[in-house]
Amino acid sequence: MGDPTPILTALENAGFRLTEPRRALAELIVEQPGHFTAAELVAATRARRLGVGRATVFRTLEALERLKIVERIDLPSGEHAWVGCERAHHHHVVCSRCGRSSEIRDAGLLALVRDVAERTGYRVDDHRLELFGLCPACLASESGPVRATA
Amino acid sequence: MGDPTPILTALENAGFRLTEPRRALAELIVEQPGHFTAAELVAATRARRLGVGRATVFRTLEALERLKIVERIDLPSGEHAWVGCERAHHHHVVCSRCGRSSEIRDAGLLALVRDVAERTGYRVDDHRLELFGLCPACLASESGPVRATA
DNA sequence: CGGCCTATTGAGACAGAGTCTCGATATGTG
DNA sequence: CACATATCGAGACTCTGTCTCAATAGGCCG
Repeated sequence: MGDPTPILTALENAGFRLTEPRRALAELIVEQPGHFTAAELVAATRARRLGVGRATVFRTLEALERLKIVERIDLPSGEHAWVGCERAHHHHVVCSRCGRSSEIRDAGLLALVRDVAERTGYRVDDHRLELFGLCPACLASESGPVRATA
Repeated sequence: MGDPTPILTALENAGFRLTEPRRALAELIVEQPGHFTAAELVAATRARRLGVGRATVFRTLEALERLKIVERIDLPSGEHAWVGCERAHHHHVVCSRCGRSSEIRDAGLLALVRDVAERTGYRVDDHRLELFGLCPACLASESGPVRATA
């Protein structure tokens, strides 16, 4: 489905060693269609009998987050999840049903941030924007039975 | 500093009983200058020797969230925190230093959401926006020693 | 005012996330 | 090939949040 090579290259360039557990995790991550939790990754390594410890999964995710290969998002449920992503600053729309996510560019958000800064007097250093809803596919398969989510 | 009465009234109107623990928590909450974590609330009840159990704190926060008296936000650190808020839909700018927060109205966010929906084909049902930075006060007290945060 | 029904409580067990330590091991370099 | 060390796995540990259950207190009704 995906190619783990870019992840491994990025790790190597950043001075990390290319170890067996990291290769395994890179492959699992590119296979994820949407967002995934740390627990899911751990379960995946167990299912394939790769001997990857829980701590290693967390450590690797942390490294990948620092390299901006993966981004942590907060689901409405309160869970923490991760999505693979490109290296630019951006945000995600996450499908509440299938978990798939799409990146979105800063469509006007920058202006909004500036506006808020002006009106409140805050110096805004960081922001977090996440959108939730239904992706086109899930939307289509739902066409008949309409169900309001928000 | 704040008046807990509106909270209590809202609880009562929603059919909740006005119990001693709830009164105590309402007071503590209106005293919070900015966001606060569940753990901090628990610590506060202990500090004042109010006999409020941990479970009760969580249960009360949950009830208040449903009544939109309080809103849960996700700090960049990954912690969950809460802020008291008015009843309209809105977002917050949170000061990374003192924790104070200001509400912001949906300045252009709605348009942004619509734009994203159009471009990605998603039906966007829910969103979450949080801004982090320094409030005017902390900004002023920092004027000398400049420190980049992001 | 007193009693009753039941929502609510506190204590503590429990489940899960994430961190940390430590001795063992694998990696890339020289 | 050998070495210095980054990384590993196991498991202890901490912290958050949930749940159960017997005890209690709130508020309504007579």
